[in-house]
Amino acid sequence: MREMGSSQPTAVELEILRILWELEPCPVREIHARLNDAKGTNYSTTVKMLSVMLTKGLVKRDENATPHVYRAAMTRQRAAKQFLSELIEKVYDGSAMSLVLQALASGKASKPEIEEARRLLDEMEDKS
Amino acid sequence: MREMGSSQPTAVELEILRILWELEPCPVREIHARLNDAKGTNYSTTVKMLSVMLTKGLVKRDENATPHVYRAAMTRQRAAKQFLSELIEKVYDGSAMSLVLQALASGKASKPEIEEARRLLDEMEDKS
DNA sequence: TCTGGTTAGCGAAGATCTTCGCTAACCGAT
DNA sequence: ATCGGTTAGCGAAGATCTTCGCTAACCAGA
Repeated sequence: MREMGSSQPTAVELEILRILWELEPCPVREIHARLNDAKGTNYSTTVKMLSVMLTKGLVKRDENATPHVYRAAMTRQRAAKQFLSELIEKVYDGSAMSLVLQALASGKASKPEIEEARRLLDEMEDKS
Repeated sequence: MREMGSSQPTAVELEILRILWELEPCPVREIHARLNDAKGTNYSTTVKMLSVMLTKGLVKRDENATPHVYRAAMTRQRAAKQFLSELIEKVYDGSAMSLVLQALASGKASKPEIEEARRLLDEMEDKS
């Protein structure tokens, strides 16, 4: 059994969400074009996945438009936050910072991004 | 079909890995005690999961010891890095820094951790 | 109106993940 | 040696996820 209203997107679902974050609002045809390019998905499969995701509340659709257009039900930021929380909880036992350190240590970040991070660190230090 | 040697741990598998990261080397009995506390898992299930994970290469075991003892095949850091890479790739389209910023913005980090992060930022800036 | 292409949906099959019943091997104590 | 508890493993059932065949509704152009 599955709890209501809190399902994490599965692999394919996430793939579709990514497409939506880029293209929404977006008809099935375009979503399918992408999926098909990526891995030869049948059109029926795309439609089905969207219907499943609609049931789960992962996407919304406007049925007034023809053809129907879909949108992600949550923003990329929100989804990322959920993933991150899960990652922190599940792997780092709740220590957000050890994750950050690892990400920083992984080494790819541009100068302006580093500046931005530094500014954030300052803010955090003030608050604590 | 599934590729060899690159399988991400599933939910239960991750739960077991976490136990191992804390307790390894560790016999089934202890792993099971934890799982059972957490969600009433049958002993057979624990054994089976370990055997599956052994097949997948997610854990190693020492059969000389009696009872056999298990270890995680990868460190917590390594696993975290994989998850992180996947997260960055799948949700942030490859921008590591936007994830870092979000983690920082989430707000919980101790003073020494912040110092550590600042030092890392300095290093990165030197390199780039 | 008929026809062909597009759009939408159902239900079932195929994968993968998770659980456990049942059996067997093992080992220390009687 | 035998018994009873612990340890190990197989195979199949139950969940969930993913795919697609088939059918129907819709709509624009002949």
